[in-house]
Amino acid sequence: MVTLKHLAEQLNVSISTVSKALHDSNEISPDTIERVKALAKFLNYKPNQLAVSLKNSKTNTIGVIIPNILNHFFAKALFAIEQEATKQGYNIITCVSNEKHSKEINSLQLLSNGSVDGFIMSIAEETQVANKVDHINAILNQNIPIVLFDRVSDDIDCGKVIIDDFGAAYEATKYLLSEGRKNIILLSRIDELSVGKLRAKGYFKALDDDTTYNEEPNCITISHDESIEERIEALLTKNKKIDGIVAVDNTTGVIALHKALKLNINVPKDLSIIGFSDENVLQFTDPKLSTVSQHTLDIGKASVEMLINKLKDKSSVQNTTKTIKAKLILRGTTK
Amino acid sequence: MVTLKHLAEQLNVSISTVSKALHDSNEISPDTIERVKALAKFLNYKPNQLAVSLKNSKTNTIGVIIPNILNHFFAKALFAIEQEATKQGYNIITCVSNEKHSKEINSLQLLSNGSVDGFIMSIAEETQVANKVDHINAILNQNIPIVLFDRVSDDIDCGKVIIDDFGAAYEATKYLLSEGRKNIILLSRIDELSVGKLRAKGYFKALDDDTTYNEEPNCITISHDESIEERIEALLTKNKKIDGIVAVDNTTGVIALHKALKLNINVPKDLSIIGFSDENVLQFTDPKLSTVSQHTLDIGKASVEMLINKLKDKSSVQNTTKTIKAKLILRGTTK
DNA sequence: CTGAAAGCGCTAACAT
DNA sequence: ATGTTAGCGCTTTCAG
Repeated sequence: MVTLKHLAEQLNVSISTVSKALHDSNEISPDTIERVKALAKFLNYKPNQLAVSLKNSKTNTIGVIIPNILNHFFAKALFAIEQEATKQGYNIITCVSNEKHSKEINSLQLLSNGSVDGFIMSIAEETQVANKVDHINAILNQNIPIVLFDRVSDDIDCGKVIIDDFGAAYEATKYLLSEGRKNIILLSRIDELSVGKLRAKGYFKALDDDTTYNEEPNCITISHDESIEERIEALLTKNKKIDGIVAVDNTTGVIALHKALKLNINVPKDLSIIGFSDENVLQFTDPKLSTVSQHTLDIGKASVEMLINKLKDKSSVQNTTKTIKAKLILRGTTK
Repeated sequence: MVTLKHLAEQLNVSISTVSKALHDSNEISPDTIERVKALAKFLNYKPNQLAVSLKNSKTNTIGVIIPNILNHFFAKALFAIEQEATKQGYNIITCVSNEKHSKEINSLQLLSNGSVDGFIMSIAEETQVANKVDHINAILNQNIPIVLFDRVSDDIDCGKVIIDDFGAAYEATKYLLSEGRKNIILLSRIDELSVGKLRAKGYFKALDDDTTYNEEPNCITISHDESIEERIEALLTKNKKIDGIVAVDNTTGVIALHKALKLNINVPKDLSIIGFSDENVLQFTDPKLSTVSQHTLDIGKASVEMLINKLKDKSSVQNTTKTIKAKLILRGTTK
């Protein structure tokens, strides 16, 4: 590895002269600057980032901790985070918590020792269910900024980027009501997550606000050890009155669609479905699933922006919560 | 941030004593070791990784460069890489090339300056199509190890982890032949990638080896600016004789299945489909897609193992190519 | 058993 | 305009 020392020796100048020359310092003569730069280029000199970081107490690296990279939402968020971070001259170190509280603690510990300037994270399911957030607050107390996205907690005082989960589910439900649906169920595999709870609330509120709607709200929650497919197939087989589905997680909407098609239910004539899957590979179905688009790219981008803002001016930047507007995208499974 | 210096001052010993004590050096008295450790724990001391890395010229970090994280195969590989790396005490820094040659060069440059000990990567489409691999060889010449997985190049001399693409496609095609299929087409959106070429070869060879097969091989390649869905729908509509499909990329198999169902083609009675999609969310279809499983987790794991081996003993470890066996998983779209 | 000192590669305040 | 020096936090050799 080529170092400043090498260059200095070759050129018979001091290390600091080389350093200054490479930074275009006006303390150095144009002539020297040129010579230094020429040699640096020739030898393909690149400053050792470790040394720079150590010296400056700044790594230009963001730690990203996501619960599950096989979940398309998080993969997409990571994509956006990586893209925006790169654009702003930051690297990312990625850790996957795998929804485990302990892994989240480890990652946070591991990276908070000078490896990163701050964190962008979405909290693990275990963490959220138990609402054990001491480990996160400990990092904040060390004055390392964190931005939470999507899955957040009221017990953590930091920057947050979320979507309007309540409003999005409210709008989705209202849309089905406006189609004249009389038997709208909610499907959720994320009952225990903050976003799941909020979306359920939106659904309840929408039904509640509609004075002409007579049915009881029907909230189908599916646990992790259940077969989603069997459960949904049974549901649609038994309860023929269902004419609207609001699926508030990643996959149940698509599965419901597949099962409806299999059971020869006419979608969207006799059954409307709205999912939360975002536009992705899942949508090679025919008809295509209508969804609430979560603007995942915007979420990632906004998270990076918020964190970098904080990094640039730690003291004065207030902790804010940014809400990214979700949007109903009507495709083939709604009228 | 708590440093060795802090601990030393508090305890009225030297910095080196503290350092040695924390490493259980037998130069230090048990008593001192205990006192040091107690205080370290109390103050939640964590060694600054940057300083350790700088000192040791070793970062315990692996740079991972993947072409596209929204591709489920790469997301899964990344998952496995992260998991195995963590297990072995390594962090990963992730960059996404987005299939761009220039971005790949940037990432490599950026991280090769002391930030990582080595790389695991799958090369970008642009890089592979043009076979411009100088940037990668430049890194290897700096004595920074690289392990390539899935998409590799003969012009790069380094560790490689691949699947037996030729054999896998050969077996898949042979299976359809054994079902008695008489009109088997190949579907590919990755015609220009090394893996795509090998899989196509396997398909050709299998047909060629079967003396009773009379049709010409029919290799449908779909370019990036085409609508895959329209193309496949048109294909299945026009050519009713097709009774077998080998889809050698991530998505065309699933799309073919959807279109076949839409067109009321009986799968697998009148048409068999084998994809390369790996078991994933795509398979909420009914029937489920039969696929060639690429053992993606094994690929990721093997890549990490190979790289760490090389890191541990740079000089003596030979560059090998490890082939992970692919496996035909028969589900619902084959007889 | 403990400590002083050098050095990883870099930056920057402070000479000259 | 250039050089000297100190120091970021750590490890490690060498002296005591």
